[in-house]
Amino acid sequence: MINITLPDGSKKEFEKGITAMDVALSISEGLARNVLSAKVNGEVWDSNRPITTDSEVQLLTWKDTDGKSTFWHSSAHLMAEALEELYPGVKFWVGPPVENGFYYDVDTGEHTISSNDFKKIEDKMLELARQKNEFIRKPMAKSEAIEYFKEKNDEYKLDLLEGLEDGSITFYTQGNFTDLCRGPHIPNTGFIKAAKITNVAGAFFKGDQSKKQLTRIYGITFPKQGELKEYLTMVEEAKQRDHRKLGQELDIFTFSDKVGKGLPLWLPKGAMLRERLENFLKRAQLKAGYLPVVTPHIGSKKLYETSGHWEKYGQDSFQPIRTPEEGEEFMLKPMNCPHHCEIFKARPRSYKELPLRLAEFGTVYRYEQSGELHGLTRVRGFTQDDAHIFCANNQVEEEFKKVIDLVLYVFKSLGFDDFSAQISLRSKEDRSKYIGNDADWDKAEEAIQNAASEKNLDTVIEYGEAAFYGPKLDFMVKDALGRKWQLGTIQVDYQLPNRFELEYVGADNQKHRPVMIHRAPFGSMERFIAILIENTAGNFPLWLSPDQIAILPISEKYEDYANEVYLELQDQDIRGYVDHRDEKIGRKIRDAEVNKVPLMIILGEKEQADRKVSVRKKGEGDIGQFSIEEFGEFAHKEINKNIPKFGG
RNA sequence: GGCUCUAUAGCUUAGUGGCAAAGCGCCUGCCUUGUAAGCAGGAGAUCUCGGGUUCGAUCCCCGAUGGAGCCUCCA
Repeated sequence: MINITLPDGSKKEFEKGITAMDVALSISEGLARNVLSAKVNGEVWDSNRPITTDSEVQLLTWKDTDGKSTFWHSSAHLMAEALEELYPGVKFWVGPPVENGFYYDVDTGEHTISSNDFKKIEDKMLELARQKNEFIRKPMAKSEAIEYFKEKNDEYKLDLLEGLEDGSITFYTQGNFTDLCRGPHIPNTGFIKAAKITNVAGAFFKGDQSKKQLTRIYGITFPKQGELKEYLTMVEEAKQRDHRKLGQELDIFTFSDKVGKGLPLWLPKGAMLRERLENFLKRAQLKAGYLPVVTPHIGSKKLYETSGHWEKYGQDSFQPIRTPEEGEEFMLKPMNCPHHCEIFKARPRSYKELPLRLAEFGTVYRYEQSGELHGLTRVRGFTQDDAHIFCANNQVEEEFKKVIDLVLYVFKSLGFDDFSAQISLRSKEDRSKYIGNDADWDKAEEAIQNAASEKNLDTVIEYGEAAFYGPKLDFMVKDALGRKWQLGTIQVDYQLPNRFELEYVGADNQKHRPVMIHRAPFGSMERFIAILIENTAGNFPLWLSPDQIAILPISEKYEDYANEVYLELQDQDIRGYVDHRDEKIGRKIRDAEVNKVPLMIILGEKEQADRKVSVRKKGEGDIGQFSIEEFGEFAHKEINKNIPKFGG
């Protein structure tokens, strides 16, 4: 007999060799019907795998992330089976579960899979699912496994086998499909009741651009039909928040083929929104001791040879601009830091000036690959809310923490509660893409981790994500479709001070080298505003809203009064417009609602007579009559509601 | 940059191997208005561009360009 401990702490005795499914059955049949897999001593297992020792067992269902993963991984196998039946000869690489569903990388040979094939694949999957084929696990000797795939002429699985140890290899079979797989899987294909192929994409074998491109087929499946419908509705709603759609509808930005791809044009409403955000940050930065600087959009190629940018990125960036004189070359600036280094160098610096914090909303240009451009989140010309802090070695951590405070202040003010902090370090394997010596890197990586932990940030560490000159602390936020984007970033840098030979005179009258901290709380205005649009679905907080009020006269008889109210409120720095159109009030309200104007003022006979305004809140409706003064106070209270003060 | 998909009026979309449609928006007129769409009329498109097939191409084929998704990349 063995002891099984359940998550609630209860213990039960079972016969040796029982399965998680048996455990489930001992609790209730209903539960057993929903068990997808089980966590046995921390490892996810098939629910029908025999348990032979005392174990902790957690039954996993659709509600558990690991249960979902099992479900989707099995669905990938089901899709593979369908593909093999429909397109004999296809070869498979890997088919993991992902956040929303699963994919399988396949080599389809001559046949190309397109969206026209989706229906066929889905139908075949469901047909196979209805057969309720069990997933059968079979341990396999490596030599045997190699033999099997040699026979199938499957170079991908053979490649995969190379990295696996003999003794740890298992095969899974369901119906007529057998795959090399470590599992686990759901009991049988019958659990899968709804299937949707979502898209196809090219994916390089092993992510290597020089290798063959496979077809990555994405899909999602559910244990109930209804859940698929719900999921599709959710995706549709997310699309409504897409900043590319809302940006156009709300007149925030546009693109033009003639101007060039990845080069956004900011429309008046968007430009004013940007300005407000800039002013908001400028105010906080002034308090935090930043000094503004301004530098040009281009810089001599020599500047970037010194900084290392030319060597690292020159080939892939916008090519140098040539002057009429021979031999003069300038680059569109890809970063502001080299310019700021030269400002530091403009005269001898004393330790008394440190930390020197130079800030600039600097527009930079980077030649991003065309396939990578995406609305405002990935563009070729963008403005960073950049600053560089030049400080002494012993000031790094303190300064770093102050920057974390500033970033958190910005995020909080704008309602970005759902972010993750990512520490980006060097790749462990490939160090060729970084400049500088190991000792400095270690120091910088340590400083970041210390600062982050002291600020109690919940961080994840990503190797290989560092900038070429130093490690970073990135603040990541998801867009409407669940994609992660880096917004705020803080980077410690020992390299550029070396390259630019930056120096300051210390208290000891000796020369010392400063350390640089690069930082941008927004990241870039473009990306930040894109995410802001998606987070708020275009319903900006009142202080940012392009139009705060819409003044809607009932008829043209009240035009004069409307204009009077408008001017009065404009005097009080409340922005908006009067809807002068010859339309019914219902229409004017509807248009203001659609344009997401937060406050509406309705003026007619009664209001004019009493010198009052009727106020309506977007999405809420009529909130009553105010005098003009009362409304001004009310509006200002609403405006200031969401902006906390920085630094107390 | 690669793979797959895609391109019709300012916007959203319909459509056909033989005069190109609708809704919204815009303009004009009528109506004179009370908390989410008043009525009528009108202007607006070499159907993204360049080739090819065809008697004839917006439609079929090839290429370019823009857009979408993903992969790679990302200072």
